[in-house]
Amino acid sequence: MRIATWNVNSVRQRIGHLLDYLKDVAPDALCLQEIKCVDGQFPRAEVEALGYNVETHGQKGFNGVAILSKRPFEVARGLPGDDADVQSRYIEGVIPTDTGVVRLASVYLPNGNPPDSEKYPYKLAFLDRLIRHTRKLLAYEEPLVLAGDFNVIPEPKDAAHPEQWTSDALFLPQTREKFRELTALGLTDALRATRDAPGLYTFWDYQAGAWQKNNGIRIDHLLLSPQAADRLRSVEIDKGMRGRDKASDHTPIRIELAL
DNA sequence: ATGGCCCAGTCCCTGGGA
Repeated sequence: MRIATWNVNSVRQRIGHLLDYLKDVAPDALCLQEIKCVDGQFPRAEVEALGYNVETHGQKGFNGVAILSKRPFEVARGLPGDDADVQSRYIEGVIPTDTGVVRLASVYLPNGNPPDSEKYPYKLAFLDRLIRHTRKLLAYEEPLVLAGDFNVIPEPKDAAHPEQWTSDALFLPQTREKFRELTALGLTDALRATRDAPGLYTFWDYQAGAWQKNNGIRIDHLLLSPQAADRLRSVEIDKGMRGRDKASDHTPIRIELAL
């Protein structure tokens, strides 16, 4: 089973790239972040025409997440723990496989900058909620994949120039500590399970020629429960999408699971 | 050339992203 995640930075701007990706890579499931539209504005028909089921958790103008899957699936919208949270950053599906199910979440963690604003505590609180929810999901002891834009640079080798990120919400010690608290529940960072090399990135800023200089960071992750990690076969960063005209600033990353 | 972007929306500026 092939599972991918991609922060598309507006699905309406990126629909051509998205359809090409679905045709070329043919993931069984794709998590999207920053669709930047309400549910009714999602270009559903074009995606369904390629054989995908579409579940969205949209929001006007900002944020918004979705799961596309070849097989129909059950879905839940929103992360438990804060009924007052109006930001659409989490959607979870239970997708049938040949042997059982895989539980798949599309996650868009808050950026959190600037760190001296209310945005940073919101980011940390969101991580706390994700930790609490993940603890419950892990108790099911089933294949679980948390996929998305975590807005966390886990280690210095996950940035081309880590010194430029030391006071940034993506790389502050407290951010990295909470991310480790999440993975320490028993999740495997899929990419780091297969490779320990530096220079593996999923985001390059639009500004200052970051892409041309390969000034990137690794902030899009697939985190696996033990039952999923046992079935991990390979991980690929689909860098080609970032090199296209009118690209998202993120590129997709995907895994193969023997499920 | 030592700086360079892109998105949505009460829309020609602003807020947000990372």
